[in-house]
Amino acid sequence: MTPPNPRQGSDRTPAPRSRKPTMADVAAELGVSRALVSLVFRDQPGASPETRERVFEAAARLGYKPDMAARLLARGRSKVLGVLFTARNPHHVDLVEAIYPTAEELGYDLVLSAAVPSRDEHKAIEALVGHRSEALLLCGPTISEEDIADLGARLPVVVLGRHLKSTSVDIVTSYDRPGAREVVDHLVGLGHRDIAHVDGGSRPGAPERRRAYRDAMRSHGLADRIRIIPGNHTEEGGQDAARGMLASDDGLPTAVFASNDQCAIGLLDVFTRAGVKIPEQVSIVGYDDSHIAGLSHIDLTTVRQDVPRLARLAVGAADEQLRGVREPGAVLKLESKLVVRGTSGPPTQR
Amino acid sequence: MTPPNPRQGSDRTPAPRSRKPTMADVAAELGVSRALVSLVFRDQPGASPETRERVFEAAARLGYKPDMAARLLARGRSKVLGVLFTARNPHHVDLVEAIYPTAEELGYDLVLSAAVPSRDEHKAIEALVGHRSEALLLCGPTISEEDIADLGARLPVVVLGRHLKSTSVDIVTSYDRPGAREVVDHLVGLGHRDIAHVDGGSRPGAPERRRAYRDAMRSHGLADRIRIIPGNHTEEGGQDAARGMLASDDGLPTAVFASNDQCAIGLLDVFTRAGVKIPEQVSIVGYDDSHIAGLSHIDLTTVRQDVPRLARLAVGAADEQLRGVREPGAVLKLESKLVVRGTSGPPTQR
DNA sequence: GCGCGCTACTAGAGCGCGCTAGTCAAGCTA
DNA sequence: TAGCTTGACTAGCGCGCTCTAGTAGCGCGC
Repeated sequence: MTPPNPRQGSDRTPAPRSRKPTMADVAAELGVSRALVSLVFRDQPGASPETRERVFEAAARLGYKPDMAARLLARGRSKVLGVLFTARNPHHVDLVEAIYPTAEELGYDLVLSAAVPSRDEHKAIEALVGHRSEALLLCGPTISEEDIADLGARLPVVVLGRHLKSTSVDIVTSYDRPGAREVVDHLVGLGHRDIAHVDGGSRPGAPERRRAYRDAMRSHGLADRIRIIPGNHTEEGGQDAARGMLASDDGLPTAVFASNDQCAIGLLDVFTRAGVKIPEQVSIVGYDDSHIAGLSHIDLTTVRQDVPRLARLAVGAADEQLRGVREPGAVLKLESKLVVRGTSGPPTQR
Repeated sequence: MTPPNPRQGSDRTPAPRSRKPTMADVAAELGVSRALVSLVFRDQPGASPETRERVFEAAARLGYKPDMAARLLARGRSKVLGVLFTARNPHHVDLVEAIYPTAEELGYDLVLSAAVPSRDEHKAIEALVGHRSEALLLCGPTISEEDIADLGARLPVVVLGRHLKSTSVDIVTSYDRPGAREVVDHLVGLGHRDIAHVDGGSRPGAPERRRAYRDAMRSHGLADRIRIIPGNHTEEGGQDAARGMLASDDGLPTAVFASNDQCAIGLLDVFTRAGVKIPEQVSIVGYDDSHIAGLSHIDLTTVRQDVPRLARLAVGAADEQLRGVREPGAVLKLESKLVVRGTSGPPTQR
């Protein structure tokens, strides 16, 4: 079966099992033109049902699979959406999961590129563009606003979960204000007054949540209790913040609102290890309702974003930009809502 | 900085911002041939340092980025590895993270394809092949052994974390036996005798772990205490198994060894909610040491696999197959080792 | 003068496909 | 009969790149 492998100039061809059959092979097999095979595979009119049948049969027999790279190259539209996400971020993973079905519905193929510690977002984005993504969906990108705007000038871009002033890209996100507001209301309602916020620095969504926290505190007459602890959107960020609070002279707040779930989990981690009872001594609230927040062992009170709808809007926005039905710059926002679980409760007297 | 955006004939091509510059544009800009630009971008000898400089400068000015699709098409080797993983599986995410740097070192580009509920592995694999992956890395694939073998006949395939009889693919995995053995030894050492195993059915690695559990129990003279509860490799699987145990007439075991971390977390979840103290009433041990296992709030005793080395071996194996230095069918195994954390402890008297 | 070996560069044939602009026969109209 | 349409199929260019096989120009030795 496998052709002899003469160990040739070992760089040219990579271990040729059987050379991948091409459209021409299928056409030759049937004695028809390549174009006809192409028609059939693109499900275009212009071939009789019997011919279609024969083409598919021959293709299956030869093991022919259409070659995307060639297809992309040949056709103007690639119908490929590039998705950037952070592998570590469970909320991003949720988004990716939700993006697939919508993309498929609209006839788009997806190429994923993960930002991981060893590979920054710039590289990941280059890879997506290089693979001929027609449009990019960026899940909570952390690169500069300017870079995103430049990118938006080159091709349609949809940013998920981050606010930007740029009008060269579409933005799909949740209203952070009502969500954060609900968090503070909930905590105040439980009787908390010392409510701290571990923020996410300049990370996507973080500035808005921080502002919303401030506003909500003020409107509850708790302006003097505002306490913002610098953090970020990782477990480590939460851990560091928690250690900081434990070591601080100010003592622990009775409740902490974290800028995202991972950060909240970091807090949970350090507090639990330090023997701080959750929620008796400290209530903790996260943000995102990523799938691990719901795990009963974590059971995190958090703010749920409507992930399936976010995904649908994002893919739809990309599609609209690609079809040219409107200029980029749309801002789509969804409601988000508090999900009360086990990590928040009334404060105990001190 | 940004090149002028002529915003031309908005109908033909999808939303043509500025038509993507090509190599020819760069070449024309400098009055040289395309081939020369190609040389420079491929970092091949044959261009003077000054020319290189000028080429890069012009490319940057025009915003030129090499087009992968065309590059893949033109060159025999695509230097693209396709990676299949399950978005939900944190261990897979760890693997993906680890694969990136090694792949880059060997000059491979990566295309990711996620298996998600709405999109099975077959589709995900087709996508990878269609995007011209030269070789595939499959993280814990659940498709049939036969399908994998067929795939291996078409192109180099490396399977991670699953044992197969097929010799048409390479296999990179950890020894499950010593790991599982260590788990049982650890639990027996703590004084446990009623050690149950929630298995992963036929999922990757599960049969081996199940067998290893059985053997270890027997060798401790606990053959009559062997208790295998059907499960799978998801949180839901663990939750169902835990509910089953709680409802069972046999009562709870004093320790449960789960087939992977997610399953263990599912157990943890249901037990905690049911008021069962971990580890006082039931010790729980997982498998994989995925990054969430280490989160202090979960703090799961588990079996660590050497993810960076697994990744390195896998990419290396793919590379070897591609270079044709050996036939497929290699089986590479690494040691794994127990990581004791907070979910295991001595049993309490009943 | 010649050939020789270099370096720096170029021409042009593909890679596997999509797509436009056809051809060609068969069936209608009239 | 010509003139038109329609369905089934094909020729062949071009997508943006890589790569082989060159050429042009230079310094060198004899």
